[in-house]
Amino acid sequence: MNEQLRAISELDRVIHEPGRLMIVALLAGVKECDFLFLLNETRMSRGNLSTHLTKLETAGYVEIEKTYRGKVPMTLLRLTRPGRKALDEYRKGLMAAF
Amino acid sequence: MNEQLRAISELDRVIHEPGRLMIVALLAGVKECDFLFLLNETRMSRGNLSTHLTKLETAGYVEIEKTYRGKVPMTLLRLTRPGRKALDEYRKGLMAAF
DNA sequence: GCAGACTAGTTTTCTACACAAACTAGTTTT
DNA sequence: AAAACTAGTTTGTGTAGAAAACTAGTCTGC
Repeated sequence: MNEQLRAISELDRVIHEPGRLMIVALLAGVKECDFLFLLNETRMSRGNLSTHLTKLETAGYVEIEKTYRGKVPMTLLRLTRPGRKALDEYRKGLMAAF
Repeated sequence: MNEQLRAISELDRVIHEPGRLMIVALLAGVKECDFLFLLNETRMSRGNLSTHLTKLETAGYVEIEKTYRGKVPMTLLRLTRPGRKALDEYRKGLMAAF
């Protein structure tokens, strides 16, 4: 079996999902942002964004900090070091495949 | 919203699934092959390979020809022109994103 | 000062799909 | 002629993604 193909079948599914790939790619560029920023950039529904973020958190790829902007709740997101690494690996896998 | 991200959310899900991406990438390189060749190259289960192929056929991306090698059934697979195009578009979308 | 609208998300529900196990139709072997 | 093998397909099931419904709290108009 061909090496390029093996790379495809070994892609990280957590990152591979387009919704989450968008999130992770965005976070990789900004080092921190809030929920509403992601909501606006990705055009996902709130529920969707929330569950994808929870999944990324569970995977250890994203840190979720709940805080306030004045009296209004605000959720801050950051890519963790493992998250960064997972994205890099994913990129490498893709590039190897194509 | 950022253009690169839009490209990610618009990736063709039929192609995006790793199992099918492997199949399509392989078919793009050989122009015709049989079921067993794909089975061997991808290391998928037979059932899995079969359903992915049916899905690709339904999408119009792959042609399935059922024939015989002597008395033994043989299934030939080919990427269709739309299939080729879909793969190219998919590649473009990915490259735009990274 | 409280009723209703709004904000910022979370939880629940529903649908679809990937995967594997079981099955089928026919062939070869012993 | 039974058993084992080939080349797949169909069926069943658990998981996951998307949408809808819900929650907790804040702001605004009357």
